[in-house]
Formats: sequence, structure tokens, C-alpha cells
Amino acid sequence: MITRTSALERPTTKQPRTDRGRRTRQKLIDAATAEFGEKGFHDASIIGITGRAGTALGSFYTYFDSKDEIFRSLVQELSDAVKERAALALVPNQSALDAERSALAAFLEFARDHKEIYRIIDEAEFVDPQSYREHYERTAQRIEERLAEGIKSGDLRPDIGEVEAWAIMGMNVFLGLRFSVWGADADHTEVSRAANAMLATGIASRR
Amino acid sequence: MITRTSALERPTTKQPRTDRGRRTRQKLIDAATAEFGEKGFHDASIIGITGRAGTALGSFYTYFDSKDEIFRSLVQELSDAVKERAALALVPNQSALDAERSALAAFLEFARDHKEIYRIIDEAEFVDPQSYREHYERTAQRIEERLAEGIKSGDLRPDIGEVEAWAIMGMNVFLGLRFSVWGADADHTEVSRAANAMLATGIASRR
Amino acid sequence: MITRTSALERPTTKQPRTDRGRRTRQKLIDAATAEFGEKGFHDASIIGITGRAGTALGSFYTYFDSKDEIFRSLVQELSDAVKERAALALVPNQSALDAERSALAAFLEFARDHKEIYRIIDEAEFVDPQSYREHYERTAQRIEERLAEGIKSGDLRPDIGEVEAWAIMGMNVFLGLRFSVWGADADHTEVSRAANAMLATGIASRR
Amino acid sequence: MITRTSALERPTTKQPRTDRGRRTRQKLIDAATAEFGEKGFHDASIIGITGRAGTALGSFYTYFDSKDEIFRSLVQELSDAVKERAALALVPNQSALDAERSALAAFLEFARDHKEIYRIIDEAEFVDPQSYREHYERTAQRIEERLAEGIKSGDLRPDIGEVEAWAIMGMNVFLGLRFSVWGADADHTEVSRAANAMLATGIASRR
DNA sequence: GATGAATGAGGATTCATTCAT
DNA sequence: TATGAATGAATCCTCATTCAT
Repeated sequence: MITRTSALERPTTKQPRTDRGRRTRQKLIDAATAEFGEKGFHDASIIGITGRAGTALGSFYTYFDSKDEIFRSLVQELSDAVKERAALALVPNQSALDAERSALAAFLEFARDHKEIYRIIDEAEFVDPQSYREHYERTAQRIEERLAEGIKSGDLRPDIGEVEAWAIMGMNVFLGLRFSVWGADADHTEVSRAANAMLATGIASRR
Repeated sequence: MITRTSALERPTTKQPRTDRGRRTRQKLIDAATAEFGEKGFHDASIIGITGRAGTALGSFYTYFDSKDEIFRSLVQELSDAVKERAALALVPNQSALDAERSALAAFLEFARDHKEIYRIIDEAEFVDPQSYREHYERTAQRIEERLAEGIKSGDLRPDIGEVEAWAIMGMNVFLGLRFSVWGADADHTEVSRAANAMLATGIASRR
Repeated sequence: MITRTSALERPTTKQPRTDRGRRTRQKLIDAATAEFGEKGFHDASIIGITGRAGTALGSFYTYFDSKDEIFRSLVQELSDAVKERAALALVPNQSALDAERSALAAFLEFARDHKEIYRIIDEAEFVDPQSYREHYERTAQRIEERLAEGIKSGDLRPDIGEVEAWAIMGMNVFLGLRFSVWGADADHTEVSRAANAMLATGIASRR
Repeated sequence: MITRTSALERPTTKQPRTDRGRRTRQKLIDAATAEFGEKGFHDASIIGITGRAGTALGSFYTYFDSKDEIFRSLVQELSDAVKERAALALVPNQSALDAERSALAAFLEFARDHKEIYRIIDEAEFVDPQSYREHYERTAQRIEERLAEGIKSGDLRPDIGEVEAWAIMGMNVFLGLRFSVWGADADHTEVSRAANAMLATGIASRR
């Protein structure tokens, strides 16, 4: 039998077999997202998670092997969610630069609505370095692919590649930190516009 | 008499009063830098630190009040060190864009030589959020000031400011992550050149 | 439904929810009484307590927040127990002096059976000064109330009050120390009789 | 060579040989009295003592073998001081009851001026049970001796002895606790008078 | 004698994980 | 499945005492 396994349904022996089980599991995942996002990995506790979920402590281990495992699941899930959101923002027949602007705008919005991703993905560097690195490498990869398309279509300079992709990613991440997580009151449209202008034609004066 | 007090010599009741004491304290700081950089805050242990330093466990508390305190000291010290390195890289009479290139080059080098700063400063988000935020806000501030000078001198477009400063910082940080921490074999001159070109005139094709 | 909450069942988040839990908690309380009584607060250790109780170290913290907390509970419990024992000794229609004699006799017996109360309540002076003071103030208060009734009934001189109450308490406490804790072989009836005679008509010779 | 050894000059190898040494030693004793009286034995620290004394940590061990030793010295010293004060209060040709009144009055005063004795002597029960017991047994003994004299002179009933001595001691101690340590504003003359009246002729009404 | 650095045993507390019901 | 009690390794921190200068 072939089973599609999404991020959270990885090969593990702990799949719920009843509906009630599925509901409990989901409650635990939501609770863990809140707990990790609020306290960070190390200060988060299984008791804290089961407390939020309204289940007994022991029930956690009915669905997850360890604190690490659920954390990795969440990183994976959030990483997928960001990617998906960015993908949704991409409209066909957009210019390459418009695509980047949309992606940034979508990201700023997502970050504002899910501030915890910052904490969770960032802390993954310590808890699960592999997930962390994979997340950013996948993201840079996607940006680089978009750049390649932009080159092909003539929108972008032909001599750009990996360096520019990482630069764009860093730009986006820190704008998210500044204008979504720390300053939720910012005007995202304006931020995206300014960043995109810089990306398009730089900051040198045009003399 | 004027006494310079660096970050690590802040008013605390635990200053060494002899030379021997000063040496021990320094050994502990070096050991802590290695331990935190290698294991992250939570997996680092006082035993690990004193083990590396070659002192007894209790000696740690002769100079520091707690694991938290030494960590904060380190974040502060590293934050100051990065800043100083960037400042040293700034040559008088450079154009604004050359200044940014120098700063990035200096940072990439520094990051390669002190890979642990990534772990330490990054983990500060969880251990000591205030330091973390302050570090990045101070850094962005300095970049913004340099941009303002570039505007004044006519090197840069007059309509740039905070958004661009944060974007540049994010760009630098992620290039450091990719090309200093994860890929120490990279050609920093080329990375700086490419990033600076993007910064100067953007990535749009010039038709 | 009315639930009686004794001193040790105060509102805390650590109440056992099963019978097994209740048994374990009680074992810990008994063990702590022995440990504190034998070694005093500071030399007592959680390991010592759980060792006596036959539970794992960590189980202590399933039911108590800290070494201080259980100590306070014990002081409270013992304070209540002494009070209760003294109250039980009071027979209706006794004369005021007979009441004091019964109270002392009951106390001497109680002290002999629970020698540890001396150590525990006494050390409370340092560990938990408030409990300590409260214990003795409550006790003196009760004695004073009994004296007041004796005055009303005409058994006692009308000009006595707080000073006499504290004097009686001190007398009882030290007789307990000498004849119950240190000299368990003493004849309590004789001690009570002598002390009561002194209390009734003093020690001056009757010429 | 015969050396008179007072309480604090017990056979120990640590007698100061110079004047400066004697002064340092005394500073340490005064500091220890304050420190123990304020914090109790266990919360007191050698650092606390040397800090108050204004000497270096290591200097403590130039004069005392251990924390226990200095504590025992202090208990002994204070015990002697109380005894001496009580002795001084005894005027020749006083009646036995007047003698007890004077002793109590002297004690109340002493306790008011040296509140720390309560803490120190009381905590001795845990730190140095032998000193503690000896202190009270010596005190009871002295009272009993005075009672015997009172009997001989015909002032007191002939059938009193150890029980009454302990009762009087307890009375005194608790009146000291209540009216000197906790209520320094009390009228000691009145307290002594009331307690003495009770002692003389009891509290039964005279019908 | 005086100083203060060095030592390390000792103890409280936390919490992920296991287990019995 | 759900529950919550039991477990004990792990770790921070304290502080009396020793020691080198």
C-alpha cells in the first residue's frame, strides 16, 4: 500500500488510528507551536504543551517519540508553509522583479501572522542544525531559480546567481524581523516597494 | 585616573584583584566562547567551560555570577568586536558604496575567523532577547548613518533610509552565513564585489 | 459538598489525584518529619527524605514545590496537632486550674510521643520565622482565653492576663523539653501536679 | 606553664601572638555575633563575617578552625554573659522571691540589649546540641540552687525543686521572647512584678 | 600575619521519558 | 487511548576550607 507522507506524517509508528486520536494529535501540534514560539525550544516543556492542549502528560508520547521529534516536525511544517505562501503569491506572467516583490510582501504578511516561525525556525539552528540549513538552502535555491527565469526572460542581468539569491533572502528575512515581528504597525506595501526599488536599480544616485 | 571599562569589565563585584585572577578570568572567557559556540547556550555547561579552561568548577563563580551573566558578557563583547572590525575597515575618502563593500568584506572575514559569533549572537534571541535586539538595532543604525552620509555626498539616492539599512544588514548576515560559516572556501572578494554591484545598480537588466 | 482541608491539603497545584498518589505523598510527609526531626532543617536533604520514603528523588517534587514548602507544611501540621491534643484534654466542667493541669499533662505526653516537634517547631524560628511566631502567639492566645474564663468563673485572680499566659506557656514548653524530650522516664503525673501546685498557690512558704 | 583559659581562649593552636592579631580576632568575634544573630547559623557565611570585620576571607582561618568552632565559642560566651548578668543582679540579703524578680528583670534587660542571643543560643540546638543542653541545664541548676537557699531561709515552700526550677526558667525565657525580643516597648518592671506575683502566690483566687 | 584565588563536595531542582492502571 | 505517577540523570550554584603569594 502506498501512503502519501506529508511532513507531519513521516514514517513513524505513532499514527493515530481513530478520529479521536487524530484530534488529540492536532491539539498537541497547535499547542506545541504556541509553546515553542513563546518560550523557545529549551524553555518549552512537554508539560507546557500538554497543558495548553488540555491532555494528560503521558498522551504526548502516544503521538510523538520525543520533544525533538515534534520540534523537527514543526520546523518542517512551517518551512513548507512559508514556501507555499510564497508560491501562492506568484502570479503567472509577472515580471521577475514583480515576482520578488510579491514574494516579499507575502512573506511580510505571513511573518506578521505567524511571529512564532521566527523563533522556531531560528532556534532550529541549535536544536536541529540540519533542518535549519536545509530550510535556508531550499529557500535560496527557489529564489535562484526565479532569478534564472528572470534572466531567461530578459528581465534581469545575466551575471547574477547564488550570491544574489542569498542576499535577497537575507534582505527579506531581516525586513520581516524588523517590520513584521518587531514593528507590526509598519506599512508592508511601502516596505516591499522600497526594497524592490533597491533590488531593481540599486541605491547609487543616477547622475 | 581614568579607567577604560570595556564590556567585560563592567561594574560587578567580581573583578579579579591580582594578575593571577585576571589570567584565570580570561581563560574562562575564552573557554566559554568555545563552549557556547560549539554547543549553544543550553547544551553548554559550566563543567564544560571550566574543563576547557583547566580550572575547578567553583572557580567559575569566582568571576561570574551565573551562566547567563557570562553569556551576556560574551554577546556584548562579540557585538562590540564586529562593530569595531567594520569600523576599522572604513577608509577615509571612500565613496559610500566602497564603504559598504569594505564593511561587508571585513564582516565576511571576521565571520570566517569567528564562526562561533553566529551561534552565540543568534542564540541570544532566546537567552537574552534584549541584547539580541540591541545588537541588530545598533548595527542597522550605523548602516543608516553611513547611508545618510552617502546621500549628503551625492553618492546615493536621496530617498533611502531605514528599510534599505535593514535590507543591507540582512544581506550581509546571510552572505556571512553562506560564504563564511558554511562555505569557508568561498572567494570573499568576489562575493563582496557581486553584492556591491547589486547594491549599487540593482539586478534589473539595462536595456 | 463540603471538603475539609487540613493544613497539608492547602490549595496548591500539587494535590495527588489518585490513591496511589495520596499514599506516596503521605510517605513523604512521614519521612520528612523523621528527617527534619533527626537532622534539623539544614542537614536534612531531599535525598534523605525520599530515601526514607522509599521513592525516587524526583517524586518529591511531584508533591512539593521545595524543601521550604514541606517544612512549612510540617510546622503547620504539628502546630495544629499540638493544639488539637490540648483541646481534647479539656473536660467540660473542670476548674480552670484543672484545665491547665490537663493541658500540660496532654502536652507532656504528646511531646514524649513526638519528640521531633521540638526540633521542627524550634528550628522554624530560622527557616520560617512567621510560622514560628504565629505558633506561639496562637498558643499564648488560647491560654489567655482559658484564663479569662477562669476569672469569670471565679477560679482565678481577676488581675491576670497576657504576662501570665506567656509565663505558663514557657513553663509548659520547658517542662516538656526536660521531662519529655530529654528525660522520657519522668513521671508526668507528678510533674503536672507540681507545676500546677506552683501555678495555683505559688512557691512562697505559707506562714 | 599554667594558662587561664576563658571560654574564648580555649586550648587551640590559634592564639594571636601580637596586638594586631588580637585586634583582628576581636573584630571577627564581633562580626560573627552580628552575622549569626542576624542570619542564623546556616545562612551566615564566613565571607559575611570577614566582610563585616573588614578582613580578608583567609584571615578567618588564622584565628578559628572552623565555622562550628567560632559558633561554639559564641554560644559559650553568651551563655556566660547571661549568667554573669543574672549574678550581678543578685543583691545580698534579698528574699528568695526578690532574687528571682531581680534575675528576671536583669534577663529581660539583657535580652532587649542582645536580641541576637535568642537566635544564637536557640539555634545551638541544631548546630551544637551539647552546648545547648548544657546551657539550659546549668541555668536550671543555678535556679534550683537559689530555690534551695530560699527553702533554707524559710522564704519558700520546702517541697520544691527541679520541676519548679525548669518551670521558672521557661517562664523567664518566654517572657524574654515576648517582651524583650518581640515587644521591646514593654514595661519590664511591670512584667517582672506580675510574673513574680504569680510565682509567689499563684493565680488561684483567694477566697 | 594578611590576602584573595582555587578547590570540589554537596544539595536543590528540573524535566524528558517510562510505566502501571 | 488516556491518564498521571514514578523515575533519575543532569546541572546550576554555594560555600567551607585550603593554599600560594
